[in-house]
Order: sequence, then structure tokens, then C-alpha cells
Amino acid sequence: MHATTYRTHTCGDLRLSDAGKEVTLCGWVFRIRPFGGMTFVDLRDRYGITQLVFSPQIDAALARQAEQLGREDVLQITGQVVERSNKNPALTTGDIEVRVTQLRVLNTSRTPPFTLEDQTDGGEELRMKYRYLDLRRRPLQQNLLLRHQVARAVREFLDSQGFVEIETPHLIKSTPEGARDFVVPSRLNPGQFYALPQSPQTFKQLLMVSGFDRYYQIVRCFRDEDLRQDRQPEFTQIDCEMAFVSREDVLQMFEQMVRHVFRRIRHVELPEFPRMSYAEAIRTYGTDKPDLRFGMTLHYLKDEHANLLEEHHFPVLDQAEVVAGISVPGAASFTRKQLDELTDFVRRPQIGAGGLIHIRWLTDNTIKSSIDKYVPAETLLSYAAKFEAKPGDLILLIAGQASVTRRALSELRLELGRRLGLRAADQFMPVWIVDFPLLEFDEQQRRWAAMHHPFTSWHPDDDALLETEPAQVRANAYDLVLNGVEIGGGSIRIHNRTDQMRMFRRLGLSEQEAEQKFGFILNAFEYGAPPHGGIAFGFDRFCSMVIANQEGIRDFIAFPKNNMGRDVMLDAPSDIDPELKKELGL
RNA sequence: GGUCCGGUAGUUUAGUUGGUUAGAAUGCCGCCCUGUCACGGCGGAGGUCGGGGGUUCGAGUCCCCUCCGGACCGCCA
Repeated sequence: MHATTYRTHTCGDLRLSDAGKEVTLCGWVFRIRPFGGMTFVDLRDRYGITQLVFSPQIDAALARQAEQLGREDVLQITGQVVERSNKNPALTTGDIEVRVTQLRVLNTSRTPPFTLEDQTDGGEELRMKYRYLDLRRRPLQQNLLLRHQVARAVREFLDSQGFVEIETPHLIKSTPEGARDFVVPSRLNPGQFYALPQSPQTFKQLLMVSGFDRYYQIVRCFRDEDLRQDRQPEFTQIDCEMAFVSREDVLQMFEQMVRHVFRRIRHVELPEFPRMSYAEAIRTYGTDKPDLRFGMTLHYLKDEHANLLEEHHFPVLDQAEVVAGISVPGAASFTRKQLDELTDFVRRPQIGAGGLIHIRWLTDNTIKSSIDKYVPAETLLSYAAKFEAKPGDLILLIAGQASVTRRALSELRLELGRRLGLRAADQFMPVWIVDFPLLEFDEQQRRWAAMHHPFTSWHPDDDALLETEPAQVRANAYDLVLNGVEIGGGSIRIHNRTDQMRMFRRLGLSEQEAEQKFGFILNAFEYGAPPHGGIAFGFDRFCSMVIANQEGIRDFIAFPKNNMGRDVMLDAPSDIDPELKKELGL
């Protein structure tokens, strides 16, 4: 199948049944084991590794030549497939070897700056600089090969459901709202700029207006914001939109798509996708992207609505807006050192809790707590009971401002889940988060901003609240969360001019601004726009979850940027020719 | 915009309170070795301790500035 004028087989092809054949292989020298006289070479390509034998008994001159080969030299060899006397069960080709009779060095290699083993000795920076070498390593090859399979499975499913892949432009118009745009100067229109799309959002809505009632695209998107382990300035979305659908239709369709991919790639049947409201997620997990692989949910002694605390004359508790915590099963035996570490963890500036109160409910039914000076044991015991705790459990409490406390507990829960091995790499727990708030108040800009995006429709029951109680309006939006990672999100869209204008007005855009920035879509809505909605998946994240159940995405992208948005291999971004700059009117 | 961690042979790293010639592993080079598969044995070369400035009799080590990398907060509709 992979035979060419250069080779008859790949390095992963040959089996015992091929013994006796004369074959020609091409590949890279992976490891070389010279003995006096005979030399073994592991020849590698993306299909596998085949052991070559050079021996004085076959060709003395060739055997001497083989001793001079270096790692990563590119070879073409011809020889006879023979059964091995010592088989290697670790290799799929381990039953055979090739006794080489002809050797041609197609190209030599300098010694690579790091080893190309599965566990490389290379540091991050070096591997990025020599990305093409890093990509020779098996783990990264596997990632990219599987990424290709994920994309295939996605297309296979969507094609089967009548979706049409349509390309949309990359040179578009900069719009307010959302992330910072990357811009491209226009030579033909000096002083003016295109923007690169943050997503094809408005185009896919226009395609709905055009009647392509099932659209998708695996498409590059660009956002000029700071990077993270799971965020790149250019990333790939599975962008989807459907006309004549309700939220239920969209959730059903894409639950099936995700199931299909997991079946194809992981041979895993996912559990049913439960639904959870945004409010419930925040209350019980402290986050809108809960990891449902384990429990340890949040319990409240005091919140915005109720106070179960007694008066303790202990300001930390008495003055807190929220007092909440989690019960850690079997952790009452944690040492002082472990508890101190957890305290430091929640007090880190990024998390910002004031401190951590612990209540250890020992197996002899006694209580040991950091606050037993202030709170009597029987009261602590009654508090512990509210956490569905039992003897042997550790209760960790945080008191303070509501949002900070919830976030700290959410992070603490994940950290403990990690330490206790509750976040299993082979377990997948999806959940749809629904009923997000439509709007959130941007304290810096002193205005309301769309939580999802400004084209999201709202719950009909909340229509009257848009102008009066914006914080109370529920969006017709949804996120798909898998093991604590947001892998997709979407909404049912606004599809008439009147409501879209109400939204823009709510966001503080004047009639003129709305017309100038979004006139094209407002106009389109006046020509028979159908009800529609959709979803977009972060394809890189989706792949990293499907393939490895991990959050980082760089190892699933062939040529990623570093955390300053630089391509260290190309050394981009860089200065441009002053002449070019002049032509562009910069 | 901010916080934290790191930068020492090609590579990954150790380096005590500031004190003799900066140590190891791996890779590389040479010699030996005919069944290894992380082959093995012996030997060798390889360092502007990221850069600059300062403190000191003396700085890899302490201080200041700076560059680079990583993680995170803000930000990411």
C-alpha cells in the first residue's frame, strides 16, 4: 500500500509471514547497536520500527559502513526478511529482522539536540525550536494521527446528518464585543484594516438566512488574547449551525456527535449527558465547568439566602458573606503538613481565599479543628453532619466573599480530586450546562456585556426583564463540559431585527453604531431569517480530551505558539521590510 | 497589567553558610566486543554558570536591572 519507487514496505509492515522475501525499506536511524563485526540498526518511520542486521557474514564492507551511521540518518536498504533467533515482543515487527545486502544513505543528519525517544530528554523550549524533530517522536505522531481521525469521525457523523461544509472568509471586518481582533492592513485601502475572524459566527447565521439549514466547518479562528496551556491565538473550531431547531434539537444532535467520536476513536460508550443549570453548577461545584468524575460537592453553612451558623463571636465566620466547604472522604488522617499545604494552596494570590478552616472528624468520633477555640465540639459535629460527612472524613471550610469563596472551593476540590486520584484518565463524564445568564455587568467598562455573544437569544419568560432586570435574564445558551473542561458552547440565536436591536441597545450601542458595525446581519434578518441555533467545539481541546483526557493542547497542534504568542521555530512575529510597511500605509 | 517558578557541558540536572580545580547522568568522539534491542566494557573531549551592573579579599551562590522559557490571575462574547 505504501510501496513507492523508493520502498517496497514500511518499517511497520513486516511479519513472520514475510520471511524469505527481499524487501526495500526507507526510514530514519533510530538506534544503532554496533558490536565487533555485526551491527543492529533500528530503522524508524511513522509506521513502526524494523531491526536491520549488518554482518560480516553477509557483506564485510557493508558491516563496517554501518558502524559509521549516525542517529537520524535517512536510509534506503535492501535485504532479506528472516525470522529472529531472539524475538522482541515489544515491537510489532519483533519476530523478524532484515539482513541488509544494500545500503544507500539518502541523507545524513547532524546529531539531534535532544533524543527522539518517547520520553525525550529535551526541554520545552528546545523542542519547540526544533518542532520538526519533536514531531518525529512517537507520542506526538500519535496525537496528530489521532487528531486526523477525530476530524474524520466528526465529518463522517455530520455528513451522515446532512450537514454541509462551507468555507467562510478569513479577511473580515473588525467588530466590537468579544475578544481583541487580530488585524491585517489593507494595501489597496491605506489606513484601513481587515480583522481575522474570532469565529465564523455571523457568516454561519447568514448561511442560515440563505437556506443552508445544516452547516458545519472545521475552521481556524483567531483571538488576540493572552495564552494559556489550553489557549492559542489561532485555534480550530468545529463550527456548526442548524435552522428550524430548538435547544433540544441541538443538544440531541451534538450529544450524538460526541458519542460517535468517542465510539470511533476510544471505543468508549459515553454515559448519558446530564443537564445542569448554570445556577446549580455554581452552587454545588463553585464553577460553570464542573468535573463530575467525583463528588466532594460544596455544602453551605451560610450563603446569600440562609445562615445555619450559630453566633460564635469569631469574625471570620460571623462577618463572612458565605461560609461553605467540602467533605473529603477518609482524609481526617491528613497531617499538619498536608493541611498547611492546602491552606497555602487556597491563599495563593491567584485564588485569594483568606484561609482554610479544617474539621477533622476522627474515627473515634472525636473532633479536631482549627477553630475549636471558638466553636464547641458538639456544634462542630452538627456542622459536620450537614456535609454528609462520616467519622474519618475531613471537612474543609472557607469563609468570605461569595464569588472568591466558591472559586477557591472549586479549585480546592479539583486539587484534592487530583491528589486522591479521583480524576481517572480513562473516565469521561460529560454534562450540558444550560440557562446561563444572558448578560453580565462589566465593572471596568461600566456596562452590560453579553456572556456568550450578542447574537444569543433569551428565555421567552424573561423577555420583559431585558430592559428592567438584565441580570435576571436567562440565555438560551448551553456549554458542553467534559471532565471539567469546556469543550463546546452555543445558543439559539436571535433571528429578527427588533430583538437584535434590543440586544445591541442593552449592550450600549446606539442605533447608528449598531447599523455601522452590524448592519449586514440586521438587514439579513429583514429578509426571512429562519429560527436557528448552533454550537462550536474547540477542536484542539476536544482532541486533547478524546485522545489523552488532558487539558493542554500544544501537543495536539503541529506548530503551536509559546505563551508569549511567539513561534520560536520561525521567530515570529518579526519586523517587516520598511518598504512593505510604507506600501501598507503604516 | 500583575503573581509565582526556572535559566549551570549538546541535553537533563546537582551544587551546602559566599571559599581549593563546578559534579553526575545521558549524548558525542576513540578503542574493544558476532545476537543486541535503553547492548556492554575501557578511555577522551566538552562549561562566558542567560546577559549587564553592584556588594565583597573572593560570587554559580547575595543585591539591582535586563533577556529568555514555563505556570497562573486579569483577559479570552
